[in-house]
Amino acid sequence: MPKGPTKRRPETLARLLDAALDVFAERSFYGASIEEICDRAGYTRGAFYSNFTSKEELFLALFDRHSKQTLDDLTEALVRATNATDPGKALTEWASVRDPDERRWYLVSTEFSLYAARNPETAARLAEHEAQVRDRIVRILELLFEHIGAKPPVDLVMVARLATAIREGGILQSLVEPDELPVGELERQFLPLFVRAVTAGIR
Amino acid sequence: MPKGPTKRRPETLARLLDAALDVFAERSFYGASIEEICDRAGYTRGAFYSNFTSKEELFLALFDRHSKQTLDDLTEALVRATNATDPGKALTEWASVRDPDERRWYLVSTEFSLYAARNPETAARLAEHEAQVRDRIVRILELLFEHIGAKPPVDLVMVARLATAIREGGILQSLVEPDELPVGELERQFLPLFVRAVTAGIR
DNA sequence: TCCAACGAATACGTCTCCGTATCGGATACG
DNA sequence: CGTATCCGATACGGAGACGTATTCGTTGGA
Repeated sequence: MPKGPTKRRPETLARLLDAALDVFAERSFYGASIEEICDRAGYTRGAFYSNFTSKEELFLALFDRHSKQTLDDLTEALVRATNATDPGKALTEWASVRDPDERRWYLVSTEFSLYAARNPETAARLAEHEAQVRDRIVRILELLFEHIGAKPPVDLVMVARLATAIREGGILQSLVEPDELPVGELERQFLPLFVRAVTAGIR
Repeated sequence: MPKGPTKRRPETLARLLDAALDVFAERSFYGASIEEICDRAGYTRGAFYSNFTSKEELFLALFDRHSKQTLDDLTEALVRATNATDPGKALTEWASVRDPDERRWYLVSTEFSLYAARNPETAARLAEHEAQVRDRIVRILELLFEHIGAKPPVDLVMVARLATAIREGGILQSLVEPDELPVGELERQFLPLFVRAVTAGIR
């Protein structure tokens, strides 16, 4: 008695998640209705309730899917950094090079942070993910210092926090002023500069 | 025929705005009901509809009120910086010193950015405010360089953008992990370091 | 003191969305 | 080929929020 999804289920699930990303990006989480998500996916609410129990659950599932993707990307960047002459570059590239239509995701993920800020349980989940992300970044930074043969003058975890703060803050500005500040521009300009700052007075 | 508020109106308005900040922070913009805001303020919806035409308008009014406050704060920081020996300090302090229970506002303002990202009209309004904020910051930075007698090696407007990005990104992290990362901690640690980085190779 | 204008309360109809309970069709399997 | 299970569709009842139309009380001026 295989309890797992048989055939249609995974497809339905994926299409619901895709539609959810769309609608959440357009209308925000609370503004989105389950009905519109189902419509957009080509189903009725029946499909939704046989796959999820609530909008919250769908939201979490969406986060999980994307967070796996992000970690894979970053792990690959780590591998590349290991073999590269300039590990800092791998970090900068990861931060700045992105699919333009990821804008949808930026909207949703920022809102997910707000959602987490109001839900301790979700916050823990998000915090764990971000810790994993930071871990990759820290390892890249370690490679960087190893490469120039010096001891880090500051806590690398905080540096990683700073890197993601710059990234998230930059994204927020990009969302509001897409013309003045393209996504990734801030990182492109300042992450290298910052890496230099952190390594300054060492070499 | 004085059309302006006579007596009760300003009081009512202020209490509605206060309550709105509360409820928006708790339930998010779309999650908040007009009714709950009115209840919390001690009124019925009648009061609301005689002061606003929609929830959106209330949201904008809330933003305007706080944005005046922010600009005043920052202008004062600018004045202090003008007379101080270390202008960078004024900037860092402005960024890090905040009322702890401003957490409510951080939640709402971040959501306001998301709202603006979806509404070009609102985005323009927000962009203008942020431009004014940046203007103050740029002037502080100019003082900084004047003080050490050097020409800025990078575009100061971008540096100001970076400063607010660090601030906003840091706040976002603080909201999710209030224990690991108190509000303002990131700025406290890194803004000085960054100021040093920007001025490095000059003096 | 009276009255006009204003501001908040009340009452009503509507609409959207939600969740459940039930049904029908497809699919996997013997 | 038949059947049991799974999955999505349909149908229903209900709750909550919205916006308006109207009423009531208060305030400030004549």
